Amino acid sequence: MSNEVNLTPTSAIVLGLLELTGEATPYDLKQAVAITVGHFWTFQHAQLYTETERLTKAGLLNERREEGGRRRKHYSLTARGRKALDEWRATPATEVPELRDLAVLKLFFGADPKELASAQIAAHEAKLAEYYEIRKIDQGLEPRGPWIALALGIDYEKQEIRWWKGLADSAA
Amino acid sequence: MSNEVNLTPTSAIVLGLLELTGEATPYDLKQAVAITVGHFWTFQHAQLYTETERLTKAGLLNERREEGGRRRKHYSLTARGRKALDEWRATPATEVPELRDLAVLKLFFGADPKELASAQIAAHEAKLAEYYEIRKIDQGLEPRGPWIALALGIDYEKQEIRWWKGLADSAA
DNA sequence: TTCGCCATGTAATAGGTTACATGATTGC
DNA sequence: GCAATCATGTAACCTATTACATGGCGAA
Repeated sequence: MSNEVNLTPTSAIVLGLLELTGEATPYDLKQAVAITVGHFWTFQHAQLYTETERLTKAGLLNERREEGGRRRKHYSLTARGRKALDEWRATPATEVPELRDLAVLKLFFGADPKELASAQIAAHEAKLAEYYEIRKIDQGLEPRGPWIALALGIDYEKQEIRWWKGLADSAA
Repeated sequence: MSNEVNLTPTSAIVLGLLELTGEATPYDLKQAVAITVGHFWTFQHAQLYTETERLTKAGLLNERREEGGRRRKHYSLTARGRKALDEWRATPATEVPELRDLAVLKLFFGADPKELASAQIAAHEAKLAEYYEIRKIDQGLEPRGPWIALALGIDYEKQEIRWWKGLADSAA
């Protein structure tokens, strides 16, 4: 239970999801990721195994191991884990996210705008449709955070579609 | 000179910049990154040392070592390197970039929208100002790619500012 | 002429990804 | 009751980041 851990975004996701679910195995977390933050922040499921272990060593989670059968590990927040999550949440992000857009990188280095645009438009439209699907669920549900995040995602996708369409037109 | 290399975005950046500069040391590349793609895709300069070495082993770069003094290594594209870059550029990105926005993650997990918004608005405005600064340079310059990428960056920042302002208002 | 900062580079570590492996379950 | 598929987990590898180290140059 060493005192210092580096809280990566992955850590925060694990902590955040455990706060919502109470107790979960890495596999449960994998499923939870898929229907929540996985829509805009993905990683390999293997990482949930190493990350839970890491956070446990750091004293932020506790681990309960099943007796018989698969001897699966169930994780939940410790008091310190809860505190770390609260602190993370209370610290506003002061940086802008980097664009880090492969398509933009290709544009930058001279890829053909029209070809890129048509691929990107299709991809962004698919993503937008995915978000619309989610939005059909009752918006009144608590907590609010996910819905607010969803709204940003939708706006972002719309704007990307507009932009790439404009590019395709201007490069015509 | 093994045949298969994984072309990461970092690789593409190295190849792309070497195409523009002809020959460069990792340190030159670092400087080049800073005034080009570094505006929307950053990484540690140490990576330029390992990446050039890796690409050299893979036969995509050749290495010329200074005789006296610092014995710095100068890199340039081989024919195969040029080909790899062309192929990379000709393959459109079919995925949408992930949002991967820390601020959105915090929103998702319940951070206070108003606090986040004010930090984000400030950060995005600073970024936008940075882009405007660049845009003062003669837009007519070739190649065009960077200018197109810049246009996207500007639109993106504007939209983020709009969105976060809207959020701050609605949460008022 | 020395002090301090920028230039330049390397080594160690951590974090993330890919690949693989085994137990469970379900349709045929 | 067997094959295919999904659930669940581990191990190996690779990339990226952090930390450190040395050389050179300009300003006091």
